[in-house]
Amino acid sequence: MTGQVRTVDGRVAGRRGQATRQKLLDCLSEMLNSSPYRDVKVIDVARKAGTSPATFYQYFPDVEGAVLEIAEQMASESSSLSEVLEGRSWVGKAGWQTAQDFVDDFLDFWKKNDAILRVVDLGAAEGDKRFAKLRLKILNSATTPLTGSIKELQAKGRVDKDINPAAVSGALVVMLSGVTSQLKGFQTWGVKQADLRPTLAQLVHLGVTGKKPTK
Amino acid sequence: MTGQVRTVDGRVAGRRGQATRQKLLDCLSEMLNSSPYRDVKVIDVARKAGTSPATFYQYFPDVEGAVLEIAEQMASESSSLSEVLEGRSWVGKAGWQTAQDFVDDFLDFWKKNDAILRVVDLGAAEGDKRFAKLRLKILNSATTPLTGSIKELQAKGRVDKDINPAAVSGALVVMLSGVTSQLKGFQTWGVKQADLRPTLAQLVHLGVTGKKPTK
DNA sequence: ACTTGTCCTGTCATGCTGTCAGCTTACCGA
DNA sequence: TCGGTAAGCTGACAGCATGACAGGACAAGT
Repeated sequence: MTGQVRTVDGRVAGRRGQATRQKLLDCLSEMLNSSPYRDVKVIDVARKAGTSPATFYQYFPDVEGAVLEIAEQMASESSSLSEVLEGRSWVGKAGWQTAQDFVDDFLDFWKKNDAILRVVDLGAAEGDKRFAKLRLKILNSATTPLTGSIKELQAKGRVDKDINPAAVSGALVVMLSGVTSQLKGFQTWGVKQADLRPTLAQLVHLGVTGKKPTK
Repeated sequence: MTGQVRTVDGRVAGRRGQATRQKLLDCLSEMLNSSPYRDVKVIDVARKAGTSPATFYQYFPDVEGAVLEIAEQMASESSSLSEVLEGRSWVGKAGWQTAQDFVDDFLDFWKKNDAILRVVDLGAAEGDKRFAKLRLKILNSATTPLTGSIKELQAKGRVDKDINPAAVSGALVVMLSGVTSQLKGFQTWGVKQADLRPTLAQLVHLGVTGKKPTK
């Protein structure tokens, strides 16, 4: 299904080839964690992987191409985000717990993949469709079930009909992702980590149900 | 106060020098709007400004340094954001209007300075303190008065004591900025621009007051 | 015209990019 | 066991960006 892994010049990658390819991706991943995206050079990645730039170009067209690859691997892991909300209630104390769990899962995922997501965000914001698509895929794992929850509540008459479920859940998810990538900023505002999660859960609950949670 | 504008090698820039310096900044600004940050090269900026790379390096240490300069100019314009909330009410219909105006102003500002803010965000997220400080300065124009509003409401007993005003306003502002830089994503979710603003205003109102607005 | 200090650019050493030809290595069938 | 074939890697190279410097052009005052 996945099609065979191929080199830039069309060869089929074997076991050894896939290993070096993966090593390059891992090294790139590390570099993104430690240095600014703008300063990540092919030659550094290659050196770190104990190989030569020419080898890098055998597997990827450029740095961007390799980043896309990493991001794709990550995107397939993001589906776990959608499971948290399955069959969960948004009413009463259970609702408050749902909001908290959702926020926790999302924040953990985002923090873990911090560096790549930063680059994906940038690419998407700059109008690159491949990055935008990928970003969407990731965010969808969160927004789709959220939107579903809101629609359900609307159907039961618990939420006003005039609100747009997709817009609300999109905004909430963007909020969570934004907060994660700028955690340090919040520290400067004197906001402690411990205060942040409940605050976000509160906002999510408010956004979804339109009501303050019962704690 | 601002100190004289100086070249990298310490000379004082005269009238002509400041003009070319500004021209370089303008051209860089344009380039950021049209091409990915990673691909912006000194040589292109210089060419576009009708000068040579050497001239660029006379005024700025590197591309990043020049971006910081642009961002600083923008940051001083951001103070206008704090004026919208002065003396505004968060109660009843007036409150709904306040939320809408706030969202409108913020979105307009963010959209206007889209490209630079993207880079500032990236720099801050990557841990560069200069960018983080700048970003804070800009966001503070929005969060400070928002936080103030929430504190006032708390003092009047209209908002629960156990919420953290700084955390809430920070999260809301991050939400607004995130939504703006990813507008295209929302279109893909089938959310129209016209739906987005009221949705965001609603969320801001909910976050600040804990109650649904009376429209 | 001369001096002074600002302003700009030609030039150069250095380093990264991206491509190619060609060498080495692993696998497989006879 | 022995080629044959395709995968895998790299040295070499041309092209371009970087960043530093020295020196020439220019404007303004004397």
